[in-house]
Amino acid sequence: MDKKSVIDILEEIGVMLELKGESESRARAYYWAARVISSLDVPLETLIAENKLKELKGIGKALSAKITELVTTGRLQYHENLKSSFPETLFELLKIPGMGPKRLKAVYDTLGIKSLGELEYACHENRLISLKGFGIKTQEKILLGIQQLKRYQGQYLYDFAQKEAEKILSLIAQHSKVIQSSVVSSLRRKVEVIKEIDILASTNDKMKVMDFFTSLKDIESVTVKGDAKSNVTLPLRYTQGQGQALNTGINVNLYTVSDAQFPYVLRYLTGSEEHNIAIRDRAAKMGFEMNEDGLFKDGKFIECKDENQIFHKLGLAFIPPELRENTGEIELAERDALPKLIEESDIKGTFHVHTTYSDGISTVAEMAEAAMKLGFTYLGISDHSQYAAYANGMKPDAIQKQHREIDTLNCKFDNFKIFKGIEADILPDGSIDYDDAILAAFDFVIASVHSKFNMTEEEMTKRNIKAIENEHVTMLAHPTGRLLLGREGYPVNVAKVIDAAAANDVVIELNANPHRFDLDWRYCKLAKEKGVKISINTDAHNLDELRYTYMGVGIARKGWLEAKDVINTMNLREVCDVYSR
DNA sequence: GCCGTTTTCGGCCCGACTGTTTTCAGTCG
Repeated sequence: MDKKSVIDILEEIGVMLELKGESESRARAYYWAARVISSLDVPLETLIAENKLKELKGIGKALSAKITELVTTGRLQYHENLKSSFPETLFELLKIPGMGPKRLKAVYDTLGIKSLGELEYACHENRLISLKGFGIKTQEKILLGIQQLKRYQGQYLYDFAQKEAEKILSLIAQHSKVIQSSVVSSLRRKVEVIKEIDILASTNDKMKVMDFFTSLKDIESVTVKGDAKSNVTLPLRYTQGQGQALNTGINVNLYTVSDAQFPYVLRYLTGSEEHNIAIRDRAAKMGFEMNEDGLFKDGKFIECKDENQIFHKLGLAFIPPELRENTGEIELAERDALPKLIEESDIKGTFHVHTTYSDGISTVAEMAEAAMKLGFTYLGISDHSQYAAYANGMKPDAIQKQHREIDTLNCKFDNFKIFKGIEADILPDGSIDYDDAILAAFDFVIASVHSKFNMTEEEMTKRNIKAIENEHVTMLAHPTGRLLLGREGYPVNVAKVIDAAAANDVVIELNANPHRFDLDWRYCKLAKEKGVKISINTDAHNLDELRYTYMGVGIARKGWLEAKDVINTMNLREVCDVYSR
């Protein structure tokens, strides 16, 4: 059993113990154990094999036995027994912001509420306010939270959808009857939130391919099976965003066409709808007829062997899928003036990485090694600052220790450098955590908001601008604080923030964590026009998350960014010139 | 359930914010 599932189960046991009215400390022991495990960087299997689980602080005899049972057998009898005494739907209520174990117990025990639907109804009937500790505002907040969850229903984070799609596409592509295949629609356009996975394949034997697709091992159910289109649902997996309480597994559509049709349908299914309408209008004005089956003039089929030729026939340069949103790409393609979008191979390094000095689970050295493996020539470490106590923010002595460690490591490297950075909190009044002397010791300073999200747009904009105007600040991180499918961003005037960044020569981060993708791609073009540089930052808290850099490149492309707009494309010497102190 | 002793039982937990209270409970990052 994987680590994430172990963590989920331990936390669920904690909640169930609280619901049962067991001692809070006992429940807390399970929460704590979950935290300890989440911060491990050795596999649980190793610890178990070496009988070292009990050495972890907070894991004693009982928890050690339970975790061992979980990891080795994939289940835990104690957990299953507990779980069978509660309605299955009860736990989805915990996904509501502001709803924790205590309030869950109150609505379950007193009102007998066991699902989101029942809770929503009870809110409408004003039944929550009768509960001790509940009032009008809490009830309103819960109702709002339920509505938000419903809005997020049926949506999936890009990272998750992309991984699922890749697995299926690789199987389809290997099938002997498949000639060409591709992911299409929003996933191909690299939209940040995905509703369905659509895959297109060309073949001379549609039914054979559909038989194969609908009988794949890892699918939950088959909804539709035809020779041109089939739809299956994948099993629900537990690796998704926090706002997905109501979700089932994601749907996958497979479309099959003849090989001659492939480029036309590839273009058509890639969309977007707005882009397709504009393209079709253009085709019509040029005397073409354009539909899913192909491109026609006077009823005659115009042969194109790929998408490039289709665009060419319409007097356009090839438009990369990411740009097909009808936001000016067609006009520029007509003048062959589309931007030369940034490529994954342009990336030389990344910034905004956490380590064990704050809330990361890997050491500075491990992170650097992982970055080198990706071919990076530099890495900007930026742990949390002291104000972020929840994230173990660094006190001044920790900073000194980290800097000494980085200096020692840097001496050992040839063509690689670790830059000393900090993710410093922007305090509610817009000032930056730490005094000037401490801030001056870093190569770069990332400023970000992690507290007091409930300001007005005007206050929050002012707060961010004041931070940008601080002479020590190099870049602004996750400008809206949004968590996709989890939390709306705080209100802030992004255009004004971009103006301030331009005026103060401050870089804006494109946070490449798929939960964030913040700066939103819709603002990247504006930042570029204003001359603001973008940094693709992973916000990695472990080794694996460094790969988010490449997802960030996808979003940067969607935001029209070129290599010269992104500071991660600078080589080591250039970064040294700009940032090293 | 874990830990650590003044060693077999009592305390355990960071701090801000919100909403409910009228001094604090619950949630969250």
